[in-house]
Amino acid sequence: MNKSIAKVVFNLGIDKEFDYYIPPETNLPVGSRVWVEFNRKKRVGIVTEITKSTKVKNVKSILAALDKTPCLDKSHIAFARFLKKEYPYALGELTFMMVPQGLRRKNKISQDFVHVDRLSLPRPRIYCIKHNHMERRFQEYKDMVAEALTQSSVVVCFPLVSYLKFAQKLFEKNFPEKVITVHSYQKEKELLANWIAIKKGRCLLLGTKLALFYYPLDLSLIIIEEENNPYHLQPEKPFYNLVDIAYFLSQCKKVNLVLSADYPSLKTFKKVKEKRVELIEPVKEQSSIEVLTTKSYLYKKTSYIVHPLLLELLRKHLEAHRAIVILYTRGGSSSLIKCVSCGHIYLCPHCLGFLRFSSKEKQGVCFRCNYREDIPNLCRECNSGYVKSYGVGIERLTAHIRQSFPQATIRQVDEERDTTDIMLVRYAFLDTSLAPAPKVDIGFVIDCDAFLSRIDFEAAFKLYCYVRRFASWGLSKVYVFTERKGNYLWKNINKIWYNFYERELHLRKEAALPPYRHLAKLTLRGRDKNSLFAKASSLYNILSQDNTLEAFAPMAEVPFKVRGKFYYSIVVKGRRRLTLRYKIEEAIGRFHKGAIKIAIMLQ
DNA sequence: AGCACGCCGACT
DNA sequence: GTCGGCGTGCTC
Repeated sequence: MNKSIAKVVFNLGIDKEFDYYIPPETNLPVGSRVWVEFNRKKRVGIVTEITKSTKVKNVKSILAALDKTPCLDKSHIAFARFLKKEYPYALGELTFMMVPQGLRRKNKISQDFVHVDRLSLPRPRIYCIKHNHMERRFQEYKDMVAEALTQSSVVVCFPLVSYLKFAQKLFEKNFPEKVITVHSYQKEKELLANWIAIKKGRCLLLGTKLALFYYPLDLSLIIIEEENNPYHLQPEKPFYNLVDIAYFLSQCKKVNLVLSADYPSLKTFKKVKEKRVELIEPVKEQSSIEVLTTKSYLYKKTSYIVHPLLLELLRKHLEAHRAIVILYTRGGSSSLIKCVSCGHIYLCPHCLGFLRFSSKEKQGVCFRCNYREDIPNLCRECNSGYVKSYGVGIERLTAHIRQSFPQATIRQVDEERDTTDIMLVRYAFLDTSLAPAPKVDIGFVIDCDAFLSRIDFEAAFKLYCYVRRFASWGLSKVYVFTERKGNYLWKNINKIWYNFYERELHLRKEAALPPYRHLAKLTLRGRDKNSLFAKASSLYNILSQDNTLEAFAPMAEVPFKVRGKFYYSIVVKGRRRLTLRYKIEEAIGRFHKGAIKIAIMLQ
């Protein structure tokens, strides 16, 4: 037997390479797509290795080669193997992430894929560029891009398609004829054509997450715009954070990396302190914006919907014709609907979240899945009490402020963008620094205590970024209503940014939290609520036995129920990423899964 | 992962 | 009898 053997992977969650004979006189280098029979079905596979012998008995032959030249290079496979060490995913899944949808099905490509390599760089350099405005950050890395493009390629990743569209104009003006954009809203054909164009090299590739996986071989610079943006997280399987992938690619291929942000992540800040990342801060941030902490906006205590002090300040600034903006957490109209007598809370039957009362439709609405139902006046559970809606959402707050100032124009920002006397904005509006800054002068942050009391160790850090970003809209004054004036967040809010970062980092170290520890979340899914919880508890017990890790008891996920299945999560904390991963996999291996499914998210 | 096969309890 | 849920084993 002197036939050549190809090891082949599939776009499946089996972490195994399968041996197939290479038909005589066929050239099939590593990275080629092949058409093979697998488990009584024909599928597309990708060659990951060529060997001479195999221990497997019933080796089948490859039915056909699908590429004229291999669609991936051996260095792409090497990167997939690199990622396999870091993530609990199959080599096949990771390999197929580098290939567009159009090449995952049987589709013969007679096109030559040109892979232009580049000279190897010395140790890659990592930069963090900090400035409030994307255009200014662009000025800072423009020359690096220009230099890289003279003989290689650059990839720039954006958190959202809208962000990409905005930035595209800027890049096209400066680098015409080099720009290729890719994002998941593109049609399959268009994406495939772009993917082929990328492989020719010498390009400026702009895109969302997937762009990084489509990198050309001659890549010499990676830029992540808004590296601290939550949209860089892939929230479904395969879970990953794009910034981590960028680090791995930078290491694996020796490519320079730029992390660009208005407020960098703590992880990046820590690396700056350790001198592993070079900080570029073109303009020292002006902290001239006055953030005033004003006592108490606790509606429960005072039973005011709009605090009298807020009303007074609004009146004062309206009289002075200042444009006002109010930052508020809760969306919708109310938080929940409850019976005054029996205490029954009306829940969404699909996801078990609270129903909120919509005053427009006079119905209970689930803000997650949009389920709606009529709410009776008399509670349908006890048939005696009245139902009442509790909590103040932004709609209800807007209505109440309108009542107090009938002559003023008052709008929620997602309605229209016309000039208004008072504007109300949700925190989520500030998730990207690209949010068009409205012309406003005086700002109010009125619900921050509720935000701070979330079960989220990042709440303070997130709130800091929100408030600073809010202030950077050019507000001359920001009033913060809080009961916790002494909180380190408010003590540092007007100081230079790294004072807060240093403090936060110190507290994270004390509390053994990221970025000093790694977290993993195991999500268990099952049909039966009780047996799922029993399984989750038993997995938790296995994990707790290991005293090098710290496991947290199972918690119901939000939403608890999706399409008839329930979800529980266990969080595990460890010092080293790979040890944590290995121990979790070992625990799951020892545990009797039964009918439940487990997803692992490693941070 | 996806699929077949076999076991077992429930219900026309 | 036969339908369907679930546990197990296998894929070159």
